Amino acid sequence: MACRGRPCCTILRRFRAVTEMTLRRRCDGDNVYQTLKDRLRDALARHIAFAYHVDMDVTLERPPRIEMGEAASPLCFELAKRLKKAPRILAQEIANALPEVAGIERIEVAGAGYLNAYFARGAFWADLAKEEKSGESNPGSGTGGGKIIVEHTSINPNKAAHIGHVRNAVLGDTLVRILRHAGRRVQVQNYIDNTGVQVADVVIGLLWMEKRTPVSVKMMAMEPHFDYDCWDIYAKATQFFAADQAQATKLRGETLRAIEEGRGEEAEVAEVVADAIVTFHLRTMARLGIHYDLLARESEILHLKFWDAAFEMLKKSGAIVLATTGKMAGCWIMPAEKESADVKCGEEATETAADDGDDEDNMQDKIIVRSNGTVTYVGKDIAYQLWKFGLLGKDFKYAKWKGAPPEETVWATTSLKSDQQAPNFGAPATTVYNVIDARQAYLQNVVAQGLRALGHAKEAEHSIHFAYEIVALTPRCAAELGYELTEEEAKKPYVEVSGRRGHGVKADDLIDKLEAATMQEVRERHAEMSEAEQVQTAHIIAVGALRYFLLKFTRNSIIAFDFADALSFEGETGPYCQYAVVRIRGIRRKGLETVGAAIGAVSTETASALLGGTAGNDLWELLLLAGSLDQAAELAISGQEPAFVATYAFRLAQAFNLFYHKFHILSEPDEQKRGFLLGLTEVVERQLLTALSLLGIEAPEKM
RNA sequence: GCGCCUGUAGCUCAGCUGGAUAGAGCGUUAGCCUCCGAAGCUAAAGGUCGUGAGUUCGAACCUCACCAGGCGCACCA
Repeated sequence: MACRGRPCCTILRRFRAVTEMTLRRRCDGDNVYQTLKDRLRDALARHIAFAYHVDMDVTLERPPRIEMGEAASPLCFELAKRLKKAPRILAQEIANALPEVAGIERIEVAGAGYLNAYFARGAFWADLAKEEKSGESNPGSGTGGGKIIVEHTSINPNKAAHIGHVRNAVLGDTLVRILRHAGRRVQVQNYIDNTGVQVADVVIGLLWMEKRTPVSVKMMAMEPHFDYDCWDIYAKATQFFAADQAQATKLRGETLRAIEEGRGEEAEVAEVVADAIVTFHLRTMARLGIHYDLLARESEILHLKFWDAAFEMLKKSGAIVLATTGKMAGCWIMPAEKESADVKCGEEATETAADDGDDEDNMQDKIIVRSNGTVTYVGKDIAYQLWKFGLLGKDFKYAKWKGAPPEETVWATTSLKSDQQAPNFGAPATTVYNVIDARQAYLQNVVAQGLRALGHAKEAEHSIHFAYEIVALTPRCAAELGYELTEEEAKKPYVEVSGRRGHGVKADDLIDKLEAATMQEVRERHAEMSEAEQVQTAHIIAVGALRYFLLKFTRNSIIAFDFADALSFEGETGPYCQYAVVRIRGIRRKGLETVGAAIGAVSTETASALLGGTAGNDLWELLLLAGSLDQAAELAISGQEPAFVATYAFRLAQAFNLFYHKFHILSEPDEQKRGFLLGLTEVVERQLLTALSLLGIEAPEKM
């Protein structure tokens, strides 16, 4: 009896975990494909442990062609190595001896030893169609697992949002939608750096360069293009500073300090600017269907002594030290993490050697508190991260944000008195996603290092830098916008936007342009629509085009933005996916008129017959894909890649279009078959709409 | 100098964490609207997966070296 020792216990424990996971998944939605895969994996693992006493991770994949089944495992190759038997023989043994798995029709051996599983197509149909009738969908506010915080957008409140900010917000918002779909409890936060250098620069631009009074700034802030005005002022201010660095340092220092301490005209103007710009940002993002639960403001981190608390913790633990010599003298710094820290054993051997020669200028150390006593962004972010995980022992006060978009409640932190109705934002999170661009990886590491130094290694691990690459411009696009490029820049595949030079595509300009382009198309195609309908339709298509465009790239791909691409509505685009839905709706409208289109109940037998064999492959592939939505969503979460859902939506739309051209649904003479085709169309519509909703994209009735 | 990322079709990108014949969109070429909407569909052409070694039953994917590009290493964020 080999099955007695410790390994076996491990195996059993693992099964229990796997089974529980499978059960949990089974309850939470329309994941037919996922469920079958889990069952198969479970059955194979059990069988192998039982028959061969081997504990193995069972990998499952999609075979290259549908004739080879719906799920396949190459596990026999691995098993063959361990048992020193031929893989094909093992595969045959397993295929013969594996107990029946619900929903799986048969298992065959293929190639050099693959195990190919064939799903019971009729049953798959019945499962998917049944869910449709019950109308059960995933609850938006799941209870599964602990609280998750997604922080995204977090734009400096000193100028209008640009295309790069939109990528951040769209990625974050999509992540939130996918997590919620999967039943996770998610809170959305938008960090407002209202006491930072960028706001200070605009304040200096207004007060010092333009000689404005606080009253005139207040008037200005009420103008509809204040965010655009600030865009220009910021560009001018940075140019001015570049010309006179000494003055810049002095002015910035003074202004920053005044803002932090909340005194004088500087603080007054900073508040006016930041509050107004945040409201502009909220409005811009609302156009794209992006909303927030909480605006976490940096001013409160200071005023409510969050930083002071964190500062004490950091000092006490020795995570930060006061530099007394070198050019960082007078600063509190976090020393660079020693690489050898993760070498667990035998470290003493290396310890004796003198580190290096140039330790006097502590290059790798990160300044947390400047010599003038002000705190850097990293310091404030450490305090903020500690609060997110409930480790600070303090909480914000909360009030409704006055500048929230219409019919929307947005909460914000405040130093004044707290609104009793405010949700419990201070409840500790178990996982935090910080959607921040890839260039800030170093700073995010320093923040994580701070958490670890305070003994919160687990939280540091669950604080995920959801990094993404920048949105740049193609040289052609930059030229179109009238930017002067150096010869070197013109040769590159893309040109980075620059707030300093005032270069960039403003979010609202882009949305306006997209809406104008879609409006023109809608007018041409649908003269019968009312103006309001046309506007609404154009808006939905424009948002679909933009969000899809930003989501189809994986996170670490640099997007070289070009109006030609973003304004394209053909091929792999949002409108393509929306068009598939519109076609389905067209069929339904027409069907109601002509056939009476009673979808009625399609028996499993009928479905099975239509889906079976080579003749049914086309229909089956569409159905299978429609049933794989949650598989795509789970993959997007585990792989931290919202693009997977975008790809899924496109592939489903594509598969539907193929089906649409092959089968004439309404003119199908066989009533049973017509009912089935209509039913299949309904399933596809539901799944496609859900997939698009995860991307924050709606589908219009007509387009 | 140190650290991170990237190199796949003419262009822009996928490639399910090591599996079966490497995919899509755009562009090009040739077709499809008396037929549920052509923002659509069909077909063709297009690849030494940066280079070289290694790991193994099996590599675009893992390891190492090199080549090319990008980003980061501020008392900015």
